Amino acid sequence: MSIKTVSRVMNDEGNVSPATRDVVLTAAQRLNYRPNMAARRLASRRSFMICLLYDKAASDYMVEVQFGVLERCDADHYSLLIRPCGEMSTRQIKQTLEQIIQQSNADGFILGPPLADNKSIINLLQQRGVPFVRISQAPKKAKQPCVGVDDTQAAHRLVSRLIEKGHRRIAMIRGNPKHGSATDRLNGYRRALLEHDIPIRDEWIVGGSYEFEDGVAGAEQLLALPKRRRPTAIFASNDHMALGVLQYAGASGIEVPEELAVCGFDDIEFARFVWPGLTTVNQPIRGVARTAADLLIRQLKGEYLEGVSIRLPAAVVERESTGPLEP
Amino acid sequence: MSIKTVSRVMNDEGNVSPATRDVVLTAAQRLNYRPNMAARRLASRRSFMICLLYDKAASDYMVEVQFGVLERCDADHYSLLIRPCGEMSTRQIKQTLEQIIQQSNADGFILGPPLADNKSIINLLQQRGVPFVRISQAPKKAKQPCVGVDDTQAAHRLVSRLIEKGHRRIAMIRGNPKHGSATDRLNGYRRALLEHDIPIRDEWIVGGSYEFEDGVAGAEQLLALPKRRRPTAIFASNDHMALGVLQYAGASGIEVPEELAVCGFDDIEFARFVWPGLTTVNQPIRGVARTAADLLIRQLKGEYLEGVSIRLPAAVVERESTGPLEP
DNA sequence: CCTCGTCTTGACAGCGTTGTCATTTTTCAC
DNA sequence: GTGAAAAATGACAACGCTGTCAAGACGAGG
Repeated sequence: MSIKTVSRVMNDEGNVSPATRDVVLTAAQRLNYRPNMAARRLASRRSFMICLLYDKAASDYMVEVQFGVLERCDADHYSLLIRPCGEMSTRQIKQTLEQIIQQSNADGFILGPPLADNKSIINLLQQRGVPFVRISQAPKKAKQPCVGVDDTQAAHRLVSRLIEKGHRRIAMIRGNPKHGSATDRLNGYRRALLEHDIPIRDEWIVGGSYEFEDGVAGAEQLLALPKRRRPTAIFASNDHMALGVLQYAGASGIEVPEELAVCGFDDIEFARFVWPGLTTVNQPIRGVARTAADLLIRQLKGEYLEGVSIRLPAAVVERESTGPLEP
Repeated sequence: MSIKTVSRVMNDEGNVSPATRDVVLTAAQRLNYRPNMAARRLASRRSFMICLLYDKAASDYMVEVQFGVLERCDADHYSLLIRPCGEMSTRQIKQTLEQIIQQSNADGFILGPPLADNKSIINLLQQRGVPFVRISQAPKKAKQPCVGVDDTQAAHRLVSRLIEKGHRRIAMIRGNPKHGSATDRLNGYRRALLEHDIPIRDEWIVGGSYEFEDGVAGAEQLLALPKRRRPTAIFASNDHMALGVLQYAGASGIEVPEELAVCGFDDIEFARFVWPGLTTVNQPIRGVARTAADLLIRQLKGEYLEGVSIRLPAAVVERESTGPLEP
């Protein structure tokens, strides 16, 4: 029994007779043998490591992404390297990337939002010939595989729901323009209003960057409008901002949902922990992440996936912040 | 210039003349040379990887831990492997551990709560001779290095503060008994009451396991007490449960803080996002994690750290849920 | 029974470092 | 200067696997 034959069995390489295969497998079992990763990496010039690169994005979100990616990695015995780049400039990130490619020798990358839309980083990886998959709402920004959620559709549904409930003065707090999702959600809002012949008013669209404080500020600005132009519903581009709106409302004695309906996006854990519970959009984050990992691993196995773009549907979750649950 | 000399320079091994060192360093710079990790791992029989093992603990908490550990890892070019064990039995965890030790060959482990208090896991690592550091409030459970926060002291301060504000009927919702922290926080509560000669009443101590829903249930139970025995303040063992209390209060029209003061523990992100803002205890999680990584890396470098136990202080953060901020 | 093609197995040379130990160079006291 | 100790450098064999290519086994067809 040569070493090479064992190697073939361990790697499912084929061209091994079933009998030999069995012998090797049982022997491996008995001896509790596990191939040494370091040697394997050195010899095969692959690292069996995937690097998850992300910003300082909301922690709940990233934990879910980590879970999803890990699930898929485990199935193929890949290890996961995490690399948050919260406080780095694009320049620094590129440097870090170079290091990871050369040193740790990651076989592939998964880019979380908003890095997934960063041209400069995409180019670097492309030049180096390292496979990667993007988690983003903006598949068009590059021809590499991309996985995301259909934010536009989800926002459209959410706002339509508000309209169904009788709201006509619906305001929106926009997300961080660096994230593709911010634009998508705005588009969904616009489309819903257009479809129902409700004019889109600039004063009902305020800026924000996905932070809690933006929600507070946005609510303050919107609710300061003269009574007849004051919105009866606010759609915040994410839950953090929606919670900001709720806090402002609570602090200024505005009743939610009686005087003001509020909804967010993301369905973070705390959306159901506040009172009133926050109506929002639940994204299948773990599924997105698992899919991203799947695409990457398939690429690493040689599949050709250029231009592949998968979008998973998101679901509106209605809670108390938009009124009684049975309309 | 022999390969070995370069190796010595790259590893700061000493016994290299400053001149040679400079030559090597500049050449490395010019050629953009980076040592190949796989080869290094194979030859040195070390992996330069640290594995962070944790439960499904609150995501904010773990993200902070990850950040802290990574900060320290980066400084010494260690890679971080993450391994959430949320849905695994102890048996499965042990199996996974074996695999990580043998296969990925992690040099050391950091155990997050509550795994850090799991005798069975500790024993396994000890037997295998793998260095590890525990992040836990219960240093006594093993002689391996341990880093944590002084929960008892923090809870004591928090409850004392309630007493100073005039509360006498202070209830507590306990945490998950699997976590050492639950006991510590209870002890802090007890001590504070004892010191102020306030009797400890069993009906004011209700069970819980750190979940939001436990807070809701606990509040319901406590607030159902006859008026004269009903608590005027509730100390929930963590913020999730405290938010549950807030929700129950909100839903049943009980004014916080006027009728009921509420406080939690952990200072999660949303503690300041709810209205009224939640009074709680801020733990230096990132610092704890950094320290844990530091102890581990020092151990890997050969330092002897048996029995070392470090506890960082936590700070009470007062917000609106316990009354006006200026007493 | 031989030949050819296919399937299976094995020999051997890397992969790019580190550890060990031998060798060379430098330092310093006398 | 000289000799001995200390410091600096280098040669070479691992480390445990994979890739390549050659050799052996086996079947089918003539």
